[in-house]
Amino acid sequence: MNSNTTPPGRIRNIAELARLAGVSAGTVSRALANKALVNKETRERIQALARAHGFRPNQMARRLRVQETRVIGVVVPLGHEQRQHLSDPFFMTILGHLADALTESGYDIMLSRVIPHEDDWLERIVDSGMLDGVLVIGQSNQFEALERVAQYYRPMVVWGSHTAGQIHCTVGVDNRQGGRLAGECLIAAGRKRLAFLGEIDVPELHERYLGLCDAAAAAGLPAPLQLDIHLASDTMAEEIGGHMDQIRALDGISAGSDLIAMQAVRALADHDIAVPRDISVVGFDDLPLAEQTIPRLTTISQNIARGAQAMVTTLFERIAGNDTDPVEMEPVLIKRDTA
Amino acid sequence: MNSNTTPPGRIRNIAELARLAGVSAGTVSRALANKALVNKETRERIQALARAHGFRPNQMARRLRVQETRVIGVVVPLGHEQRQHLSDPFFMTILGHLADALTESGYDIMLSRVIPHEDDWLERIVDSGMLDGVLVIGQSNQFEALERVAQYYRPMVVWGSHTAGQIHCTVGVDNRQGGRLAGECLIAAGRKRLAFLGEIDVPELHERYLGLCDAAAAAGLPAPLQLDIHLASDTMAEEIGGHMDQIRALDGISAGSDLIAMQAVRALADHDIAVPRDISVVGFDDLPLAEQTIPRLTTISQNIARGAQAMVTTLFERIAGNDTDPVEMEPVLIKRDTA
DNA sequence: TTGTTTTTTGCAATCGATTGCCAATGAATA
DNA sequence: TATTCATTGGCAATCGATTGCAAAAAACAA
Repeated sequence: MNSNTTPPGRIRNIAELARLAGVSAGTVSRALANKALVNKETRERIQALARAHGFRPNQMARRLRVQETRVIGVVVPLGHEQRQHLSDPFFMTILGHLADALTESGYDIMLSRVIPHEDDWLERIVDSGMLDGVLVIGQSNQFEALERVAQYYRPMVVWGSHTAGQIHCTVGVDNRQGGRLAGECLIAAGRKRLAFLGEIDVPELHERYLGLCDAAAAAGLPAPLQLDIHLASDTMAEEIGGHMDQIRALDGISAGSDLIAMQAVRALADHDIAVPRDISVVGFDDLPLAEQTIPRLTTISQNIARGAQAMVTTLFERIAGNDTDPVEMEPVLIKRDTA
Repeated sequence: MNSNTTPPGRIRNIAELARLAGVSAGTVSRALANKALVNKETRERIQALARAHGFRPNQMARRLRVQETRVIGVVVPLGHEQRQHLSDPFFMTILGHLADALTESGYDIMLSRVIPHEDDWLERIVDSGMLDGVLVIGQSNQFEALERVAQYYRPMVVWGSHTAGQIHCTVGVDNRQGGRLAGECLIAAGRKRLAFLGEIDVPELHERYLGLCDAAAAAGLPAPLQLDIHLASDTMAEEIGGHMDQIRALDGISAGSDLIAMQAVRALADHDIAVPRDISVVGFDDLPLAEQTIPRLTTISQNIARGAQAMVTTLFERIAGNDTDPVEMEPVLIKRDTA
């Protein structure tokens, strides 16, 4: 009959529930938060009523009020390679570990895959007011943006490499050292005609290439060849095929990533070049799938699980207002069957 | 001198910017939204001011007000297998495609990996007021919860199978038909001693096993063996090793997933059993990595990319208030090298 | 100059929950 | 009976942006 008594449908907010319970909204709020400030009986009565009506307070309103969201942004900037999708195994692997770690700490995850058209893409994310902190997976070619934002926004941790004087806090692996390990492994296997597969305008890959050069130089070998292979997995196979003439002349390949290495091994197999008999191949990343290939991939381990854990721990430190040092993990050679 | 003129730091909200611009908050809001209602000059002046101070309106407040979040929840329920982490390749692959599709439509993604301790876990998510819609990846053993919520919450789409009379809307593949295809492929290769690798208390896998049985029966073969292999990837290898005696007696394996198939091929290789010479293996899922293994995996394609696209399209329909039919895609045999 | 129309802006309510502060209630003590 | 103190719960401000409505300002016509 009259408009607002015992509404037929669901309870929409705390005020309606308050009316139903015959108390004020404030009391309901405190009751649902289980505060001792409200009488035990009233409290339980209100909680039962909420349960009965399937009422759950609106998180958006709560978060606006308490200025804490319990949401961490996980951002994948795809500046260098617009065709590289989120389905890329490396992103997915690290994201999986981040998700596990954050969920266990009671945080939700807001996932953004960003192609930086506007140069304030990162400001937009950190200033959205929706996030307690931000994890960036990979520096891409967005070093500038990261530095700019890091000057005023503290709760941010980036997967990538650290250079002297850099403001934004990173967790990552010593890529140059990793490249060196890969080179040394190939050289120890008696390989002399080396090449690096991967585009070197991505900072991480560039470092890996330089490490390979270090190893070659130390062994008195000429500078290794470098062949551009883009990280977009759908075209990778063709690109490798296109380089096959040059690849035939090699006996050792250091790949920019496990994915490139796997594709290379496949392409070589298609051309009846056996790995590691004719050519040795070393990957990079040590994705879970690296040990499931046949032959199993020799690779440089980034220890992604530990890296993800370190990112989360570091981020929480920064959210708490503490300063943190960048984390640089030592890469490890995982010797399997391809080199 | 006086408290609030030209604050030294950043602009925190629309009111401060309004004071700075000498207009009211409402005008600033309209100006930033580029509404024609406010004079072009004032509008541009305010926009410039906002840019200069790096001001961006708080999304939490905006979303609370307009009652639209532009966030879709992607939920992974792990009821049947608590050890199965998000880093599982199947989840990651479908998540990647969902992320691509949703991002392109301007939606953010809230990722939740849920171990359903409380039985109102799904209500908590959909009633949080933070989401415009929810995508659930896999029914796990949570059929009840999905049905219960689907009765009142419409913008939800689930990856999984549809049975008659079911309320919640699903997108998925005909798992039984897929199992049948796998069986027929093995039988066509002359295999007669078949087995299914995977635990059959997960509904999807159970269907696949039944399909395999269908194929065996149709060919006059005895019912295939079924061996439990859990989906947690870290123990999978051992489990397969433990079954090795039984596996030796086989000549055809239908695996519950590509991951199981890959591990099986690896384990067989370690025991000098060649695939497909001695045993044929068929996977399920057609993950991207299935074609990168050596030998490349013969498998049943779920066409995850198309499935993800269908989930998103269906969800948008439901958000718009329209009714939708469940989508059941035909599985396709992808014949590669292992069978 | 006055009246009418159009443009531009401000005011204040709203979204939904939280919380500091105060008032009412009742019990205990003097 | 008067006073003190502890409980308990309500009031209203707050978080920050949006938007309907009305008022002010400007433009135009008579």
